[in-house]
Amino acid sequence: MTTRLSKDHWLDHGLTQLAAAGPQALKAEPLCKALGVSRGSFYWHFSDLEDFHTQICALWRDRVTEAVIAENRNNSPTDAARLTRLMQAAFGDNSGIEPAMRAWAQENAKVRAVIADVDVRRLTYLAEIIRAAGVPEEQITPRARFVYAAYLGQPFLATAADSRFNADDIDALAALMLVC
Amino acid sequence: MTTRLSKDHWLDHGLTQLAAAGPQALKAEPLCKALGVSRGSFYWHFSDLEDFHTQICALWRDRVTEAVIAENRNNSPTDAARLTRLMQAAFGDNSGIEPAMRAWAQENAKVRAVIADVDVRRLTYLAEIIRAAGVPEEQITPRARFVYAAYLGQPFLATAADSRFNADDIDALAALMLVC
DNA sequence: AATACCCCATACAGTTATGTATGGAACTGG
DNA sequence: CCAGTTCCATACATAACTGTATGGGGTATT
Repeated sequence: MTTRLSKDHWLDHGLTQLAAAGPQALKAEPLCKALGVSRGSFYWHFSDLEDFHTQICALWRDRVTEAVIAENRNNSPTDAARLTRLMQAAFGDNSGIEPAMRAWAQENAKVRAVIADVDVRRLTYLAEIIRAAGVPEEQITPRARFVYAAYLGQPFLATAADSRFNADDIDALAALMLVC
Repeated sequence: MTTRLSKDHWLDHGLTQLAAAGPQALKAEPLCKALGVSRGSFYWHFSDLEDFHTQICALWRDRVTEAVIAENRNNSPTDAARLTRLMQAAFGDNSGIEPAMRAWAQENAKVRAVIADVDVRRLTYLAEIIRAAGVPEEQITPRARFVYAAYLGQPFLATAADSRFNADDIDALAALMLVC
């Protein structure tokens, strides 16, 4: 054989396929076919599909929460720059994993629970940096939600070449969201 | 038998199930079970699943584009009020059909095509009313996209009781998006 | 009331998926 | 080199879904 697979290989492949083809792709047989192995490999690494799905969710959560927030907290000097930098990073991602997770959550209650946890962390951090910029208190939560909703919705826009925000757009929108 | 079904019954039921349980629910057997009939009924009204899916998409497109835009165009007096009214209506909808369509598009190219068409119509109208409010030209498109992305993303927020925008939030956000 | 048409049930074949059991190949440490 | 562990192929049983073929019950029309 050419290469033997580890559990991490399987999870990476799962996230990739999820982002590319949606939750429909997270089935044992198609995943095996794409990797050129039989289901014997899959069922050696994972007890069943539910086990695999649980670990995929856990991996996603670990990758997209603390790392991103810590990076932003450490590398952005002023409060005003934090929102811009965070939005530049967030809206620049086009891996497709976010919409795939949201689509998956529609048919899986456990995924909904994981996502709810991630949402709370992200919204809390967003509110924190908007508050630090001096926005009136009653405007903080709705603006944080608005920015986050736009982040979640952007991948669902038609994927035409010019349908994404460029860096200047993000700067202007971030400034707008900090208007006092 | 109690009632006999028409094609419209089937399509209505399809849209309802799609909104409630995601694209996974658009299969013949589960739909039949929910309606208390056998697949003989389904395959009399529709030649196959693809036929059913195509008609579901067409029905959704007809319901969510022209009617909404025409209502807003006719019933909102001033340019500034149009965005507020449109956002109140759009963000107030919680039928779940929008996120379900987006999730469905991830695994179906024809759905993507229908959605792309709807997106163009909606974004064009959004840009029209933002322009009429006097927003600088280079800000019009990104702001229209931002509002529309937020609309698409809102249903994906955790469905906690307080996670939606209330009427005052929408008014403030609409005003913010028209800042010159 | 007889005919035609509309709507649906049942039965069958084919496809695709899951999960298990078993054996074998490949790598590793003594 | 040779046990022991790791990883995978194959074969089998099972389940869920699709699509077709056939016939029958309801309803309307004349």
